[in-house]
Amino acid sequence: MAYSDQYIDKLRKSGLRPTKQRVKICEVLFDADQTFHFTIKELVKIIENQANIKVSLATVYNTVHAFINKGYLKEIPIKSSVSYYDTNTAHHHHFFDENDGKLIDINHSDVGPIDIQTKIPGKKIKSIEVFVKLEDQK
Amino acid sequence: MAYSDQYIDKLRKSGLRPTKQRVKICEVLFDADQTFHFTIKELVKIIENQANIKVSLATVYNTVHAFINKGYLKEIPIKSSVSYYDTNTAHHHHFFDENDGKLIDINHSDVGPIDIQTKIPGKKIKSIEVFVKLEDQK
DNA sequence: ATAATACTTTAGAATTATTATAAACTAAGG
DNA sequence: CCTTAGTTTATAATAATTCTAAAGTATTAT
Repeated sequence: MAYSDQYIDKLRKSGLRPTKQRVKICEVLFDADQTFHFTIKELVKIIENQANIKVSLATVYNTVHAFINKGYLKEIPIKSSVSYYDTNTAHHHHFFDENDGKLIDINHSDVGPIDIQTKIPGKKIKSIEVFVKLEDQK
Repeated sequence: MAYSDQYIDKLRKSGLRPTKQRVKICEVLFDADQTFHFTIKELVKIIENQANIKVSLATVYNTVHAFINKGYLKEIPIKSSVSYYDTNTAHHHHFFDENDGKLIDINHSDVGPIDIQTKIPGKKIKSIEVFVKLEDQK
């Protein structure tokens, strides 16, 4: 059980009470050896399959939002019908395969410097994200 | 009234019957001297304000989808709660001002070449879009 | 420990954007 | 005109997300 202590710490440090639901969701999201993308629906399914506790839909939404606020998750806007979330919060980019609707990370280091030759008065650039749409090679 | 003939042509050429609703929506979308971004809700409001005809919500949705299929509009995925559409169908990029939720076009020519140093086997790049998030300069 | 407090979870209702339905309408072609 | 196929429309249905308020649980002060 001790390995979940890291999540208890993480939660407590960010002012979130380490409830068993939240710790379980942390395990699902952050134990994976790879970062990944998911929808709420998918997350609920994963939790159902590997948890011995029941987590309500509202809690999953609440927790995902809380984690986004704390910077543990990022929302990825690709579709306008469902929200996609990303456990990779590092600055990075995405391939989007329109054929199967799949997202693939592109490391920040795999994209050359981006040169924006326009400015908006009074505003500065906060971040730059690149979306690369893919199609089948024929 | 003759100026709406261009839209009647446009519609007919793409296999869409030039109904008065569609022609009106064309006027709202394509008469503007600047391309612009909108949500369905906003479009409905514009139509209500400047049209002497009534267009049902369902028709607005249908028409916007038809226009997307024909390449007259593009969907811009920024938010996952509402769909944003763009009358600028040219290859271009966007600033997104998170403070006010406003989108601003960046011409394709104002962005230097983008160098993606990763490949996905069997796939080729269809398009590259850059999203630049802005924040207030202090 | 125990009690009081504040934060969480939860089921279900409410909301919102979008899509489906099927009846009434209308443009196009003979 | 008259028929046909495509459209519009009001309304119902769906789906994702948010809200609500009651019950539960972690934390803090006692």
